[in-house]
Amino acid sequence: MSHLPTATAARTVSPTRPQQKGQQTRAAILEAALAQASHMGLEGLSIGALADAAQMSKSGVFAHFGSREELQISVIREYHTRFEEEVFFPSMSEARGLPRLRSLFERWIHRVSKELDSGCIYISGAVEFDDRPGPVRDALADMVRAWHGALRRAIQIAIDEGHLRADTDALQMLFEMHGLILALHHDARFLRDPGVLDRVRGAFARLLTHYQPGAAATRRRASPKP
Amino acid sequence: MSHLPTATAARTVSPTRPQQKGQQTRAAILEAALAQASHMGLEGLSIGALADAAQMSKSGVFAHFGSREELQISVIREYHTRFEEEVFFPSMSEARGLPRLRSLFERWIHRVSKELDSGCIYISGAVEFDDRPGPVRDALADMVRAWHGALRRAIQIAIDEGHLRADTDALQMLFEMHGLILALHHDARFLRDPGVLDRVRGAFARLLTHYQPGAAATRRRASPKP
DNA sequence: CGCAAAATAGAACGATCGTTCGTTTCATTG
DNA sequence: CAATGAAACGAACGATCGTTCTATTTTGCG
Repeated sequence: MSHLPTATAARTVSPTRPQQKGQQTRAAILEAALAQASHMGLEGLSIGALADAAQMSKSGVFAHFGSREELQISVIREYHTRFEEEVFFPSMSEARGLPRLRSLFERWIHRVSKELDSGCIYISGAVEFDDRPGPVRDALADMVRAWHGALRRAIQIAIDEGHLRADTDALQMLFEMHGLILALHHDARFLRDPGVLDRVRGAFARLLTHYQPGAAATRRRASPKP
Repeated sequence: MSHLPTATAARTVSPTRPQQKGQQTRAAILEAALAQASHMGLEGLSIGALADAAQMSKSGVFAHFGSREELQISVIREYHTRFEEEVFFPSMSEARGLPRLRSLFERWIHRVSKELDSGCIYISGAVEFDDRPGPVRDALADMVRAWHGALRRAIQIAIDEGHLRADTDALQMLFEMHGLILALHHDARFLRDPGVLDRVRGAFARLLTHYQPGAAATRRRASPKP
């Protein structure tokens, strides 16, 4: 059972039974598909190219998924699982509140920027499918919303613990954190800017400073007397 | 002559001479191509689909560009021109410093978010070509860098005018502004979040507050005595 | 081992892709 | 009007795409 709401349900195979042959070649294909999708995007996934990478026939690869769309969705789910394992779960063992939030962000940074050779499917997929309705877009949006929901909850906990100002708008803070990650992804992968890691960490520190208790709230013009 | 460094050089046709037939159908094709690229991405540009949209033959369309790559680059240049006209030039008539910077950001917002039906090619292109070397990526990167350069200069002017703190790191501030735009694009176009305009404006206001003169600088731990 | 089921291969399909080529239509100018 | 060059067409190319179908091989189990 996963902690992110939309995480994949338990597989149909019993976990105790030794992995059947089909499942393990499916896993190998998925591994190659993940690499290919990271480089060329989900729309760049090609069954023919996958067959070459896995040293199989096209139809052999195809049979494991039934359609290209299902393959794309499987890749998204696989990415989601790994994202959970690398970013979400490890951070959950950190202390509630700010330590956990810091850990989530730092691991998020690592996921997005280490992938100078792979690329974040959440980000590239969002751009590819932003006006392409269908099951793939839906699956992707579910995963992204689940992740954002988890982040929002972590922020809320930090508020409740008194690590962030009580009047902090969690969705607003999430929006700004997300922006930093997107800018990191852009500058690191597209512009190949080497100084971007310092910049994103500096910006996050600034963000935390602003939302920390005791910091002055953003002044509102013509604020109504409470 | 354009104000953004990498803007297209003067066209080969004399501007006074009435537009030749070829040029004007080329413009019509480019119009359709811009729409198509905004929806499907630069990689989604298809000469066949373009021919249908322009009610021409494939080869007729093709002849105007010589290759698909040249078509993509032409689309990028056209988008750059329009971006200049809608965002950059109008803001240049605003007063130097903060007013101009505010105008740039607000028009940028408008460009990115009004396009609920079109989409920003700078952003989608950056994701599509972030590890696809070649002339298309180079052209795109040039345009993006030119725009970022213009923004950085606008920030620097605001610093020089005393509208922003003297110790403001222009590149850092640019990074954070860019992040806000990317988050706006993501949440508006992919997640279809209706509240995102308020959020991006609020975040920008917070950003300006932080960098305004008189605001406390971000505390540095173990700051060396000056 | 033997048998049934699962897994993979191989060939073929219709469609679409970018591109080439020869021809034809059109616009412009002498 | 006639001639010249540009512009658009239409057919065909080889390649690749996702998909379907039928064999063949491999696996797992009694």
